[in-house]
Amino acid sequence: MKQIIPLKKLTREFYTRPVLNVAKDLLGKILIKKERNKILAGKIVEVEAYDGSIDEASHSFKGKTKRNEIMFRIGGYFYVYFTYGVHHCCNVVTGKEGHGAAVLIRAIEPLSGIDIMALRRYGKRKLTEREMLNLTNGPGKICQAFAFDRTHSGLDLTGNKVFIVEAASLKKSEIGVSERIGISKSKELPWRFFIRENLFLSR
DNA sequence: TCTGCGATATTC
DNA sequence: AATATCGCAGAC
Repeated sequence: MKQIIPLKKLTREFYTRPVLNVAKDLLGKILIKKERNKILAGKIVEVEAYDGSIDEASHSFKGKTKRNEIMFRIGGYFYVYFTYGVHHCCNVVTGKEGHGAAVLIRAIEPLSGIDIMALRRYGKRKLTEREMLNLTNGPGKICQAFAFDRTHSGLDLTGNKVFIVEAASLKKSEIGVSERIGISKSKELPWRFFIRENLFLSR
């Protein structure tokens, strides 16, 4: 593929900022996973921030455990957890070392490797329009399509296996804000961010 | 189009 | 006992 703008990987400095800034700035960026001979890529269109220092819904609120230890690392690590006995969810760790915060990636617009994602999600290559829109529009769906599981937890996003690259930045008017989805504690915090009008949002 | 429910690992 | 989810079944 010919590139006009070079793919610029997000740096440690990007990730070590406060979680709310990182969450908003991740919108529009491209998540990439390199596999044996395939590249999976998609535009991040919906995220949620979790900050253990003040946020009861965060895994890190009550301190370090075996599961959430990654969240307390310096920003720029990948945190993947298993939930409901069924699904994986993937997160981007943010902030300084010792601060337990991360951004949950909730929805992605598929760009590359769509045939692989289709196979993993539906067991076939040809999808209906509805299936196409449901390919990666939720945290569990992203992990199924990209085949993320706990073996990917702790990967360094400044490395070469899984990483995020720059893209044209969004206008403020393009970003929507709401309460987070599927939680019961700290519900009132408006920490969900999404690209308005995007077809691949989770709801 | 919507609502309710089951699956079931991990943590507290 | 609760959960940062999803897809299916059944009602309408």
